[in-house]
Amino acid sequence: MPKPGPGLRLIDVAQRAGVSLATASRALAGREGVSEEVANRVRRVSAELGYVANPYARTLAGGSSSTVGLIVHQVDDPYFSEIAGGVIQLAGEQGLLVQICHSGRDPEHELRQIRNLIAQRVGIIIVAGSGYGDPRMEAEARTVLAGYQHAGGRVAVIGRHALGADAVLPDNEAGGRALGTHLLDLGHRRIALVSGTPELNTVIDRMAGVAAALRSAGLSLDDMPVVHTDFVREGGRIATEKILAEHPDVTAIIALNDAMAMGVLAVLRERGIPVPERMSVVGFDDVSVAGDLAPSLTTIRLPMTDMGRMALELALKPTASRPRRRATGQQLIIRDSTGPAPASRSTAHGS
Amino acid sequence: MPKPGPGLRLIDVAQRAGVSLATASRALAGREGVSEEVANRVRRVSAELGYVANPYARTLAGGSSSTVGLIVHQVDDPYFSEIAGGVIQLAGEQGLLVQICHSGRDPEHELRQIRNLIAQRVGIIIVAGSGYGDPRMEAEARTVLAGYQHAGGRVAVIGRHALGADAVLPDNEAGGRALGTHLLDLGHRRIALVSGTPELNTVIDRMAGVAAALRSAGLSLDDMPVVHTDFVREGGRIATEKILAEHPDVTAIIALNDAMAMGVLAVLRERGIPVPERMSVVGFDDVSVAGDLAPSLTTIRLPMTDMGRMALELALKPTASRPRRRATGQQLIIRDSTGPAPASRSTAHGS
DNA sequence: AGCGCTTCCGTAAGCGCTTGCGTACTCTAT
DNA sequence: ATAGAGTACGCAAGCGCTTACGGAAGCGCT
Repeated sequence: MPKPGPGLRLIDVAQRAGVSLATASRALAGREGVSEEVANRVRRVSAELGYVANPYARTLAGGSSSTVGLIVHQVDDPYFSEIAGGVIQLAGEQGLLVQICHSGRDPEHELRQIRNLIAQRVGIIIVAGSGYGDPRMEAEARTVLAGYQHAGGRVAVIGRHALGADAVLPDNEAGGRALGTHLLDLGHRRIALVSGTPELNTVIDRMAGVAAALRSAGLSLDDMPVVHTDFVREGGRIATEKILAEHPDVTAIIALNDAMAMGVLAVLRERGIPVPERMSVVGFDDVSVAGDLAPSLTTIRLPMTDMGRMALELALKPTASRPRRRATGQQLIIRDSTGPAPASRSTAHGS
Repeated sequence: MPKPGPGLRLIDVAQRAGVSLATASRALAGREGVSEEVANRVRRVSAELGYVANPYARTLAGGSSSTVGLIVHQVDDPYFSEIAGGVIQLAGEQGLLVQICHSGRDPEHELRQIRNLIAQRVGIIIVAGSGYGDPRMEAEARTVLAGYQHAGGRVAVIGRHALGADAVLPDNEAGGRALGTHLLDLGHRRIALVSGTPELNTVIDRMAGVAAALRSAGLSLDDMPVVHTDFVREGGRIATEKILAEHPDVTAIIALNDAMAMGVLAVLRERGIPVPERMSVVGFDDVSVAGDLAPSLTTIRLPMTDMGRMALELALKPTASRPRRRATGQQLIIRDSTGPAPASRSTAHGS
């Protein structure tokens, strides 16, 4: 295994500074019991020599590990890559290392990754991505994480509650409501919902927001076509084909994330259905390409990068007596994929 | 710091299997000097107990570290996130952990990250992303990595040569040539190049390909407008505005990566310039959204995910006597952003 | 001067693992 | 049988660090 360039050890620093190993360790760790003078000398020598502690030795000996484990569904999903970007950014500033694992949207695999991270003795675990419906899995994850936290580990989650940890919560419901309201304001009355699997909390929350908006307009989600498929681009495609086939009267489609919206737009384009003239489409997340799609996508902006930073910030603070929650806010970004409902046979007449 | 749930140590496994610590270690490491029978027993017990070695202890004791350090310019750039996805995927299969750092396209910062990774004693370092023009930095990086490899570290790079390590090389030149040829075949003769900073090797190589294509048609890159800006979306915007202002006769734009192409398309859309009727646009990389843009983008497909996997594969093999190189291949993906050159005043008449 | 107290620092015991070396045993060749 | 070689395993020495613990000063107090 690689040794550091000069093979520099703490004891070298100690000797050079004329102190014992223990004193050097204390000085660099900033612990008390060392006079300012000596501490400064050690720090100076350490810096001169370019000493970097061996994290393996340090952690093994009981110092806490300075690496943070980040679990995402999939890094090459823009939603997660932006979150990861935020985490890595802040971690870099703090001199922490980030270990990334995929959960692949599989609760069992996610649990395995969490266990793995714990076994690897990372000091902080950040779990990004929606929770799952399966209560057994969630409970199990909760237990494992509780044990970890009890042993001194810090954890923060993004976009899921009920894990007994500090959480960054995107405002899914408000976003859903904003989306629904926007379409209603444009006169749409037959609105289809392209949804991910109802196993995901995120999906539930966003749907709830949409439902609330419909309710305030005297409508109900129960009367609208709702298609549950995979929470990814391909799911959006499949759902759209189904909607087109079974509900020709629909004038707007709400996709519960941008990835699905991209699938929706793709099918619409292939079929030559003009957006937004014949069909309005909205997404959710505002991934960075949303503005470059064909047509540019009306969606809910979530500050993904900040969410990553916030999560790590939370984890960096000492544990609170009870889990903290941080809402992220959201913002409706209106672009070209939405427009007034086309004049149609039944209810709507435009606003 | 967090202790593992059951605080399970190798010695527990050893006792349970009725062997010594040393034997257990050897059995699990698959080293010889242990009978098949005993080895199997140890492995079985270990699995039953759910034992996971403490990587800190393991590494400290001289076993090589099982974490791989991955340096990318920026994870929330689709090019890199897809590469990272590949690395993480394979790493997961191999039971390795991946640490990601940003270099932020800054050679100095990249060097710092490399040093950091080495100090952290990762066993493998993968550097993704183009090399830089600055020979001093490259030499320095080369030296540092050489020392690391000499000490037993493994390194693989993606998309850069001259770092004295195994390399995965996207076929930038062939891709550039394919792009150029494609546009020439469509009858374009006034072709602008939207390029990243010439500091990046990737930029140089892709340009060389384009130049070669032009040469075979009796043209020269020297006669074409070439704008060097940042190798990102915004750079594409800036370059396009400049080209539009200064070279109104251009009928096609080659952006040297998809991110820039997105910026190009954005400006064209804002100006109401129809693509491909009045202006053809091509990109490079084929990031996953390329097909969903407005219009869908003709580009060169690079197998980013595979490139990530390949890099890790190379690093996993024992060192070769001299650096290996693996070409990735490339493929021209023709979509809607390119079309025949519009009839114009001077040279071209369509094919 | 002698007592306790605090402050500063060194000694040494591990953290959990790998690995060189030595020992006990088995097998083949003489 | 018996040396020699080979195989299977245990012992114990670290890897570089943190952190009890204890000793040696220095302080104010009676």
